[in-house]
Amino acid sequence: MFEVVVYFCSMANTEDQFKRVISHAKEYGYVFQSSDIYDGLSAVYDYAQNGVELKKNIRDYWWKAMVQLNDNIVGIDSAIFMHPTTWKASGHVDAFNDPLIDNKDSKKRYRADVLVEDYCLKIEAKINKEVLKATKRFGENFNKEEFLATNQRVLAYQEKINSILKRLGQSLEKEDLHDVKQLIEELDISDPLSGSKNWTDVKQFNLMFGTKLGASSDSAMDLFLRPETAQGIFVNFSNIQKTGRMKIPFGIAQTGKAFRNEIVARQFIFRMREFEQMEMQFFIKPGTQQHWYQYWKEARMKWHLSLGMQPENYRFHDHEKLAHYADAASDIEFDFPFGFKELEGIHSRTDFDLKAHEEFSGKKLQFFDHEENKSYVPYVLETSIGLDRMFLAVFSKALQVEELENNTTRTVLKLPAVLAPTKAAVFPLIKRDGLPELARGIVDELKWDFNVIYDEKDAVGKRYRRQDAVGTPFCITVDHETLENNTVTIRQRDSMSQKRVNVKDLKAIISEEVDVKHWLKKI
RNA sequence: GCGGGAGUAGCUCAGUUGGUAGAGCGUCAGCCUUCCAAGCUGAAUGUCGCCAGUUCGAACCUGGUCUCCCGCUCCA
Repeated sequence: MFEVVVYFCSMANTEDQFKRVISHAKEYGYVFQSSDIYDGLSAVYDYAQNGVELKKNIRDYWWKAMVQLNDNIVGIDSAIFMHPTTWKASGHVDAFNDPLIDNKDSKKRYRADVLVEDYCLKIEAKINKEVLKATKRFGENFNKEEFLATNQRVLAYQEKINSILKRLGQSLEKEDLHDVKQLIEELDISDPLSGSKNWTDVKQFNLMFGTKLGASSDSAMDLFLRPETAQGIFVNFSNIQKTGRMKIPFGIAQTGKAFRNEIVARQFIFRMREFEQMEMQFFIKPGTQQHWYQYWKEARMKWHLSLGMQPENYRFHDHEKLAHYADAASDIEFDFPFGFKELEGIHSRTDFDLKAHEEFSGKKLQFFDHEENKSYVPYVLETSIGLDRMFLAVFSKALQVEELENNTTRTVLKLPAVLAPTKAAVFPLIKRDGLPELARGIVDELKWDFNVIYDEKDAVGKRYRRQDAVGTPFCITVDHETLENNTVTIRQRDSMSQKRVNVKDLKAIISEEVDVKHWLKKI
């Protein structure tokens, strides 16, 4: 019997670990680069035969936890194409448009509007300095309001800030990028790091993908591919609420593709231009957002922990700077091979989205509360997780190299059994004496309940290792004793331990380890 | 987008001063019949990322281009 003696993640070098993850993902049929035979397409990846199963299992695990187990959460599948006004209402048309400028000397890139705003902050600092000086001078008699309203120097500073921000706002509104550059030059703004004033022109980057609806170009309508799935939920809010007889608080969940034209898409499947989100918008009574914010933070963390990966792999990161719609926001970060990064976001979105859609559509998006006897626009608590990021989190943490007692190593993909693409492999110990037929019979029986495979090539030990590397939690071996008493050995991936069981018990034994029920019950 | 590094078999990589490619692992077939990869025999697999240029001749030199990794930047 072999036992695991030393257990290490081969984290000598995180970059090496990340490379190992990428090549393992390819070698074992999890993730390929898109259009590989044409040299690939930047930051686009395909999920292969095993990857598609893992991804599907993660999606199912989320869906069951969110929709099936919560009687007040329902699912939808909204279209990727949405009415263009959606994106005006959501703020994406404005906020997903960044004017960027590069410094030619330092090679750094900045948001042009942020550079100007930072410049204004510096002027504001001067005002504060004046206030401080005056406070010292006047002592207790100092009236700050009056000082701000009358001091000539302060007024001049404030006037300058106002005129700069006004001009910036107007130029951005008109998309007059030339004037933004002009402004930066006139203000003599230098690169905060290098001090250089050698700037490129300001370029506009739109993070939404544009496309056209309609076959003939003259009648076609400009559309965007959705940059988030959330808006598909908001625009369906009223229909779902009425037809589903939903009462607040209730949630709508959705998984689906979203598209962002990222300036830099990097780090394998962590940041892709086409990616899949799993989102849930929870509609609540205004004023209860703090409660639900805490509730969902905890609920979502428990979901992650239920998969059995170490708690130290996760942490919360509370946002200090909030997006335009939010009054509280936190990320669940995961320890990826390249460090802690956002895996899931929990945002208190207030009534920003529904109000905006009311305004732009002219339709009422409210809920009539019988207890309060009045209608209101619900507040929204959002949980949003990247499916591809979850895939990377699970996959990268599962990939381990173990040193065994006999001085050999084994590469094993310790995926949570509930997520593993293949649940069991069935082997005949040897390729004759009727053992292959028995093994195939077991496969034919188990395949109604699980993804199972058959393998008879090479020594049985080698077949075990092969399954370790793709993450199959169980190996079932048929031997000569099976002929006599219908028992087989079943071997566990992580412990490598075996026990002899009756063939008719296999289904129950595997179910116990792989069924979603047993995992989600741990929450 | 800028800067740095890289691209040779499915994976990891070697390839001498330029003379049209190899290894290990893996895969496949067979032998062996063995419960934890490495026993034997045999086999398949590459436009050396792509396109030009220099040269009698390019995996190697030059230019361009594509892709990947890292840093900067961004991240609803």
